[in-house]
Amino acid sequence: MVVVVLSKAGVYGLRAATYLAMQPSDEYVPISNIADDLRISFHFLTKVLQSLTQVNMLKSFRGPKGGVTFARPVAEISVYDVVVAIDTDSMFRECILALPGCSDQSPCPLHADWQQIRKRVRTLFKETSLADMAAQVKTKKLRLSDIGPSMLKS
Amino acid sequence: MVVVVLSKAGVYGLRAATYLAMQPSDEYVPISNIADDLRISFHFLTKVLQSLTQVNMLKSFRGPKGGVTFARPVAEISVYDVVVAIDTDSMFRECILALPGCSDQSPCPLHADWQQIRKRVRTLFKETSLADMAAQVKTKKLRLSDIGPSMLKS
DNA sequence: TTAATTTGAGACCAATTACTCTTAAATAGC
DNA sequence: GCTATTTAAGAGTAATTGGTCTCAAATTAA
Ligand code: FES
Ligand code: FES
Repeated sequence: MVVVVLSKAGVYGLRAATYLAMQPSDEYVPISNIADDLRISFHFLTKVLQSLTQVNMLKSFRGPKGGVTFARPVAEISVYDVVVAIDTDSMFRECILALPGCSDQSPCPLHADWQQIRKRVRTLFKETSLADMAAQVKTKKLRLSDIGPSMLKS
Repeated sequence: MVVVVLSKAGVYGLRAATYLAMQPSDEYVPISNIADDLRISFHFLTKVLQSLTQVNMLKSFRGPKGGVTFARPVAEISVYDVVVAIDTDSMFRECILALPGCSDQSPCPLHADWQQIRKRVRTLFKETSLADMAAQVKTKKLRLSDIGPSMLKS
C-alpha cells in the first residue's frame, strides 16, 4: 500500500501509548497488562513498543516489577512522535500519486490540495499530546479498546 | 495496513483515469498505450481498470482498434468515484484507531478531529473531476508519470 | 543459588497486497 | 475462415506486513 496514515503497528502503538499515559508516571507497567487490557497480542505489542524504547521515548526494565514507562512527561510527547517512531514520516513527505520527488517545484495534479490536508494531519498529530489523549479517555470516557468506554481497569 | 488513503492499485487507477481523460472522448484507447506511457505494468493495470469497467465507469472493446474509454463525460466523474471503485470507501468510514463502530456516538479520542480531516479528503476527491485532473496536467504541465511534466505523447 | 518474571532479539509462519502469466473470448481486416 | 489484436478471467508467484514463538538476558525475591 502506498498512502498510509497508520499501519496496524502504528495503531497498536498509539493505543498502548495512550493507555500507558493514563497510568501513574513513576511505575513500570508490564506490557502483558497493556496487551491484556487493550486486547492486543502481547508478542506483537512487545515488538511495536520496542521501536518506542529504541528512540528513548519509553524506558524499559526487565524482571519482576519490570515493564515500560515513559522516559519524559506525557505532556511533552505528541501523537506525531509515536506514529513517526513506528511508521516513519513517509505519509507527510510522499506524493499521493506515488510519483517520485513530491514538492511544490514538481507537483502532481493533486499536490496543492494534498499538501494542505497532510499538513492538517501533521498539525493534529503534533498538537495532540499523549496527556491530551489520556485526558480525553478519562474525562470524556472515550473508548480505547473494542470493549466500550472505560472497561479498562479504571 | 489499516488507515489507507490510496493503495497502489488506487494510485495506478487514478493516474490511468487522468491520462485517459486527456484523450479524445470518442476513441477507445488500448490499455497497453496507457501502461507504456505511464510506466505501469500492463497486466496489473488491466486488472485495475477492470474494476472501473465493472462499475460502468469505463466501457471496453476487444480486438483490433479496441481498448477502453469512459462511459460518461469525464466532467461528471470524480476522483472519489475512481478511488472508491478500486479501494472501497473504508478510509471514509473507519476509525483511525481501528476500533469497531466509528461514529459520533461511540468516539475514540481522535474521532472529532479525524472526522473533519477525512471529510476534507472526501470533499477534495468528490469535487475534483477527472476533467479537472486532465486540465491541470495539460494547462499547467503537471506531471502524471515519473518522467517529468508532459513527456506524455502530447 | 534457584526459580519466577519480565523485556530483547530474531527466527519463523500467516495473511494480505502487489504483480505476472496463461488461456479464453471478442472483434477487425484480410 | 484465418490471423492478429485486444480485453476478461483467474491461476499463480513475489513482496510486504502482520503476528507467533523460542530462547536469551536481566532482574527480583525466596
Ligand atoms: S502530492 Fe503529488 S507531487 Fe506532491
Ligand atoms: S475515528 Fe475513532 S471512533 Fe471515529
